[in-house]
This record gives sequence, structure tokens and C-alpha cells, in this order.
Amino acid sequence: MTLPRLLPAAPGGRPILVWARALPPGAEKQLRHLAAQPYVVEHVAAMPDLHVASGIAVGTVFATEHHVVPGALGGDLGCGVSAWRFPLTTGLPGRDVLERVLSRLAERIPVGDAVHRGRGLPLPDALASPPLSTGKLSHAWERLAPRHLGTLGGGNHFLELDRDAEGALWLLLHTGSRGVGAAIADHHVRVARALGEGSLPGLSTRTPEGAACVADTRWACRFALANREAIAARALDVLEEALGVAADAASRVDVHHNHVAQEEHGGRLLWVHRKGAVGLEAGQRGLIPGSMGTASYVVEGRGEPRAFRSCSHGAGRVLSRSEARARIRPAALEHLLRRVVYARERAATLVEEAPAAYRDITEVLEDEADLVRPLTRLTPLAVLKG
DNA sequence: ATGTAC
Repeated sequence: MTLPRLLPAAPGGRPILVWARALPPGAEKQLRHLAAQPYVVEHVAAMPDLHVASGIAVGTVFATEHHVVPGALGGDLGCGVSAWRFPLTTGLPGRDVLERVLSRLAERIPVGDAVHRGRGLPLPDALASPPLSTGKLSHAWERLAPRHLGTLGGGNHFLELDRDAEGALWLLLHTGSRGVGAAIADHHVRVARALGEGSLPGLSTRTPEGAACVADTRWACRFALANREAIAARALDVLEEALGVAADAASRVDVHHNHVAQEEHGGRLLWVHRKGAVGLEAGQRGLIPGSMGTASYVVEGRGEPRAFRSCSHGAGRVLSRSEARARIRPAALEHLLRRVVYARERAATLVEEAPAAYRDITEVLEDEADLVRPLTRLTPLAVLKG
């Protein structure tokens, strides 16, 4: 099959380009719904990890001329993935070292529901009191940000140690803007519902409400990046102590996959919305993590204009969490992860994140061969899940 | 994914 697949425009709507061999019927319906919204320009682009989510599908990219659609960004604003590579030295750590390192990481980095106790940590000056648009959001920030900065969170968030084909060790981590980002997303979805029209309401960026949504969303993305940096700082400390060598600072890659950004496309300045999708300029490095226990990839963007210079954010779910719990046996997951260090006693709940619940990452990369070029394949050695 | 409202 040649990709992208074209779904022609419905009357009054925009066409849809799909870089996915499998188009789940529910996700197709969500794409068509979005493509019929009056603020959508050019076309809607669907990435190969497309799957149904609340409102619009994960893996959807679209652009507007002067609208922001808070419901089209995902709840975890600025959520993304970071990676660091360690220099090739005396070889990879063995299982005993990995186990020690993983338990040290779990001690130093709050994971899942855990946050910093009491008032939390002092925030860096740049994040101390951003000019958010309402008193309620500022209050949420002051209360939550110090307790959440440097915490991993739950769901599909993870911290992982990987190796590449040359035998170099990598740190890979996936997390977002935690409570503050959720509060910001929630607020602007409500504002859009109250002021906007239709079932996927957008706010004009030329109104105070639209401008506030854009500005607050930027702060959520800044917090998410700072969160990844804070977690990485602690993790790199632990790793340096265990390995006797520091990560290569120039090797860092960081991408976020729930955001809106003003970018130039086809000579026009557009607001590009990405929900579970990554924007990469041609030649820019990005990360596409597979599911737990499977490979992840460092990639390079190819700048495909028809995809608004975007790619997938991961492998993409094929089973919902409840379907995965019903269908995947913990023993099957334990077998697949037999060479990976992780919390085996949690296998019964970790089936929600099992490879069988996700698309095969190699197929995802084949589907987006004209969007990204794979540079480095990473295979997991140890995983800390939220 | 998330805190909070239900």
C-alpha cells in the first residue's frame, strides 16, 4: 500500500492524509469530524500510531490560521520524551548493576502517584510564578509545581535504560507537565466549551481567551521540559555514580508531542496542533519510543510538508487498557520481558502497557518512512514504569 | 494524564 492514503474532502470540509496502514474505524470518524470544522486549513494529517482518544484521535496533526483548539492537544500538555547517551567505555552494566541502579532511581525519583512531600522543592526562578491567565491557575501552579517538578507520573510515562547497536548505554524518559499542565488544559477546554461553537470548539487567537490559552499552554510545555530535565539530572547522577562515567551532554534529544505551535507552512504562518505527534524540522533529531520491552528509535526528521513536518510519537495503542487487562496474561508479559530488569511483581497491572497492547514499532516506522529516517535502534535493559 | 469534583 502506498502511503499517505487520501480521504477526499467532504463538502465544506478538508481532505485527510493518513500515514497508517491500519485506520481504526473510530479514529477515522474522529478525523472526519475534525476535518469538517471551519477553522481547519489545508488538510488533516494522521500519523501511523493513530488511535481513538477523547475528542480527537492520538496521532492527529492539523493547522489553523488563527484558532487554538484546546481539546485537540491532549490533557498532558508538553508531554514528551528525552534521551541521553553514555560514552562507550568498559561495556554495558550487568543484571546485578542494573537492578541496583533501578532501585536507586526509584528511591530518588517519585514515580506513579508519588510527589515530593510537604511544600516540595524550590522552583527555579524562571518557573517560580509565571504570568498565567487566571488567579485559580496561578494558585494551582504555586501549590502543585514545587511538589511535581522532577516526578515521573503514571500511565505510559517511563524511565528506561537502553543499549544501541554499538553497545552504548542510553537513558530514555517519557513524562509531561503533571498536575499543572492538566489544570491548564482543563481550564481552557472549559473556556472553549463555553465560548466556542460546535463539538470541537476553537478559540480565536485574536481574542483574549485564545491568546491566554496559547500563553498558558506554553508555560505548561516549559514545565514539562523542566520536569524532564529535573528527572534526568537525578537519573544521570545515579548512573554516573554507578558507571564512573558521565553522559555525553551533546547527545541529548528532547521532543514534545502534545502542543500547539506557530509555524510556517507553504508560505503561511499557521497554528499547528499536534496531539500525540512530534514536529521535526528536516535533519532534526527526534525520539519514537516503542512499547515497554520493545525497541525505541532515535530518528531524523525529513521535513515532509504534507505532514506539517511531523511524525508519530510512539507505537500507538491497539487495545484499550481494559481490553489489555482482559486479554493479555501476566505470564506472557513476563516471558517477553525475561531479559529486562523491571518490577516483575507488578506484571498483573503492567499488562496494560504490554507490547501486545501496542502496534509493532517497526511497522510504524515503515508507515512513516517518508516522514522520518531511523538513526539508532535502542533496546531496553531496565524499565521504571509510572 | 491528572486533580478534583461528584
